[in-house]
Amino acid sequence: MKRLLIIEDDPAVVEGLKASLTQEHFDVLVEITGEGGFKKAKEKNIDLIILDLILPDRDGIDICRALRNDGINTPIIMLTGRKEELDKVLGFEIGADDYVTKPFSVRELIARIKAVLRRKSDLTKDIDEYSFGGVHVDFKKQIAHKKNVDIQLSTLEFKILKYFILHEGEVISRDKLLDDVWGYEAFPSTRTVDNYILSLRKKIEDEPNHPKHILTIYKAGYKFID
Amino acid sequence: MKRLLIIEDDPAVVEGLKASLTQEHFDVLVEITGEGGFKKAKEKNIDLIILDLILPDRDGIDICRALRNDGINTPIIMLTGRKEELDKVLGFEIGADDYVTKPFSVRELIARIKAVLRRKSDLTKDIDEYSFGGVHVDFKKQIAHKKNVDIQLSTLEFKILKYFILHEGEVISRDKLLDDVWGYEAFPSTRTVDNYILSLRKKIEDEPNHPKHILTIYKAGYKFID
DNA sequence: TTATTTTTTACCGGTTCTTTACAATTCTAT
DNA sequence: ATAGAATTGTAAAGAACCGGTAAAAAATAA
Repeated sequence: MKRLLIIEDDPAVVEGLKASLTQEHFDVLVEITGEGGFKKAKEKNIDLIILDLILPDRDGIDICRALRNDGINTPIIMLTGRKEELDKVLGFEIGADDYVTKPFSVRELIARIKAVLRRKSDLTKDIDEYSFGGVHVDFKKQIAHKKNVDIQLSTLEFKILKYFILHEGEVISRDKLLDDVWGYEAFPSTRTVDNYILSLRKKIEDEPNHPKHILTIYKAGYKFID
Repeated sequence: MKRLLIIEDDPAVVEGLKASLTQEHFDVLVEITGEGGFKKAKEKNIDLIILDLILPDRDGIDICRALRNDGINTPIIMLTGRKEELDKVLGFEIGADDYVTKPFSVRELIARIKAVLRRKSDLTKDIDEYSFGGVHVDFKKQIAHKKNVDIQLSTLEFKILKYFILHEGEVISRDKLLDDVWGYEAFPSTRTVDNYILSLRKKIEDEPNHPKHILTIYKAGYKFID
């Protein structure tokens, strides 16, 4: 399910949008201030931002630029008032992915959200299969082999392994892993992570107590190496 | 080899594209007028059309609409000028599969061509009949047999079974199944899916409580195995 | 209406996940 | 180098959650 962040101060607009988008199977977060929205956009794992141009404390152009400056490439759809406003914005080239002029039909907005997500996701790297050190993993089928012998992984283990592979070479802290794999609604302790590492090592490493792929980085987290 | 049709009047763009796409093992046809392109698209066996929005005689929106009207579902990637032009096009909902804004990198265009072709082929591939483990299903006639004995499936059950067969081996989440089989307008609970699985298993499995074909993937969904 | 299909609901059983406690290791400060 | 503190490895037990299932309710078709 895709998670949307709406940054908009008009309660009427927010309520309508939230209802419709939730119905469309989106997970909807709302912020009514620019500053709050900016923070959420940076902290949380958001798939797309719907950003009002005019906000009481900090305007959309500024937020959009600031996010891009901070390396946040989350797709942004900008809500603008009249046509003139839109023109003004376009002149600046601020890095939004699409623009919708108020008043807009929800149907149109949904179509654009889907279009933008599709465009982005095509270009975002994802993997269906991966091989390393005698291990082959098919994430689409949730099947794994080690030296051509089946190995059993739970769904969560597949997710964790995929996360490590997608971030090969990077040090991943336990908290980061909890945020990105478990999600922000779940709060297991960091020790839960250790147990999954233990389990994964047993299944994919030749010598689980001398791991070659899932390394411990003391006081930091873990690192996956091909 | 996939055959592409480029409808574009700018010779510079055409030459660059043709060279690059030919290198990528595409069979490339070119038309420099809208009318000519429209005819070729209808006559010839084309796998994908790259269509410029602005053409001297007849614009891309019109051609795209006309093709869809005539029942031509060949994938179309639309080339547009600046963002404003793209906005205008997106507002219309004309039936193109993707949009690329000039100036574009050839690399990006190739990525999108491949993405669109892949997407289409997923949806296009279809089956009329299928057999597995003593079960024979005729989707066209909506008839099914198990060991030569009639079994009764509802229309929805046929659809679900077909979806599983078309995605053999893949893990299908309940939400994905709801989206793809039920569609985005209906929102039954995910437990509804379980009940259909229950019902299908009773009809097609030898031991419904030890299924060999429709497997449960805990915390993920279901998987069909022949 | 009646019959059929679809969806919801509720309870049970089982698997996975999470915690916990203790052992082993690594780091730091003497 | 060594002791102590902090961090990580590990296995086992309980908790939480998920899926199986049937029956009732709702929607739809005949």
